[in-house]
Order: sequence, then structure tokens, then C-alpha cells
Amino acid sequence: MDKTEILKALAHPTRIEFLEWMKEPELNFCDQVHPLSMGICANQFEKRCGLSQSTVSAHLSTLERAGLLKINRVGQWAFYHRNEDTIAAFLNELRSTL
Amino acid sequence: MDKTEILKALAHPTRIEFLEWMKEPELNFCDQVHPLSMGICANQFEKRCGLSQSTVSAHLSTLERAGLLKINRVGQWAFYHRNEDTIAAFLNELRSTL
DNA sequence: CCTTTATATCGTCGTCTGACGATCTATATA
DNA sequence: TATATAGATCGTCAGACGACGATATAAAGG
Repeated sequence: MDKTEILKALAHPTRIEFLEWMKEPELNFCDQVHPLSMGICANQFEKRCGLSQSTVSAHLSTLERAGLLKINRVGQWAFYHRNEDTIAAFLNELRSTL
Repeated sequence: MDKTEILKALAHPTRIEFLEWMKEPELNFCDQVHPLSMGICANQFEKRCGLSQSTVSAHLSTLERAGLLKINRVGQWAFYHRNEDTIAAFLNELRSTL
């Protein structure tokens, strides 16, 4: 859990937005065909943020490398969900060191 | 209080370090000639981090622009101290939105 | 099979960032 | 007053970042 890597990952409004959307999947990704319990399908983000597929993929990958998301690959799809453990640990560390 | 600006300001280990040092001035800046109650004199950071004067000035200015530090100019000196209100508000906002 | 779909990766391009030394301004002090 | 010191700002340079389209890979579906 690298605090600086996480802060860098959070230092972009699009990525913050992704994480916030994922707090309420049934609200923000209600049109997903796959069950939301599998996670959020990567293509859901493209429609919602208007960025290109490759850019969205890069943002998701940044969040995953920082440990903020976990990925669940099923067939040709990539389902993401928040890594609440890392997020909580990061918030605690930030609160105690900052 | 711009959350993204604050996150960008925090996304550099040197700036995080500055803020952490400033939590305990009497421990980390015990050789300062001016009373610590005035704040931490900018030149204190140069000695401690080994970066050039202009680089340190830029880092301090980034932290100030983000609202994390307040500056107290006296004569030719610039004394900085943590803006605990903004820091606390930021931590609360991050905890509730992230 | 062949086509479509999902995603990752690559190459490119423009912009932002962080470092430096040099310089400018203001103040302190000899 | 002359000099030294503090700090901000400027110009430059290298490297990181964020966007894109094109392409590669792999699986789904007709």
C-alpha cells in the first residue's frame, strides 16, 4: 500500500469520479447487462465519461495498480470493483500521518 | 477548498514530507533562530530536504495555493504553518466522498 | 468459421511537472 | 551606504502524464 502511488492515482478528477460512481453501482450503472455483483464492466465508464476506450482503460489500470480497484476477468470482459480494504487503510493512514 | 488541487499538491513525496515535518516543529526545526510560534521559516526546509532554494519555494507555494499552508511574511522572511482547518475539512470530505 | 465485441497495448503528440541556476526585489545588518 | 541574506520569479531542460487512434489479442455470437 504505497501512499504516494495512491495519492497520484487520486490526483485526477476522472479517476476520483470513477471511484465515486462505483460507490453506488445500481444508481450509476443501472443499464449494465451483466449482474452488478460481478463488478462494473469497463465499457460502462466510456459511455459515462466520454473519453476514448484506450484512455478509460489507462485510468482503470492506474487505479488498479494503486490498489484502489480489483479486477475480475470473465471471458472478454473486465469487471472492476472497489477495493474497500485498501481505500479504508489509505484513509486511516492519511488521517494519522497528514 | 478544491479537492483535486489538494490531491495534486499531496501527490508528491516532498510536499507530504513538508506537511508531516510541520506537525512537530520543535522536533524537526529545533535549530530555527526565530521563535517557532511565528511559523517555520522557508529556509529551514532547504537544509532538511537537500533541494535547491527555488525548488523548495515552488513546493511551499504549491502547498499554499492548495490551501494546506498559510504564510506569514515578516521582513525578508516567510513563515509557514499548517492550515489545520483546510486539512481537517479535506480529510472529512475525502472520507465521505471517496 | 467469420464477424463482432471487449479490452489491452503501442506510438504519437501536446501539455504539465519538477529540477536547476540565474536574477530580481526587499529587507537586515555591518 | 554598502553588503549580505531571504525568498520569489524566470528560463530552460528532461521526464511524466493524458489524450488520441491504430493495432493486437481473445472471446462471443451468428
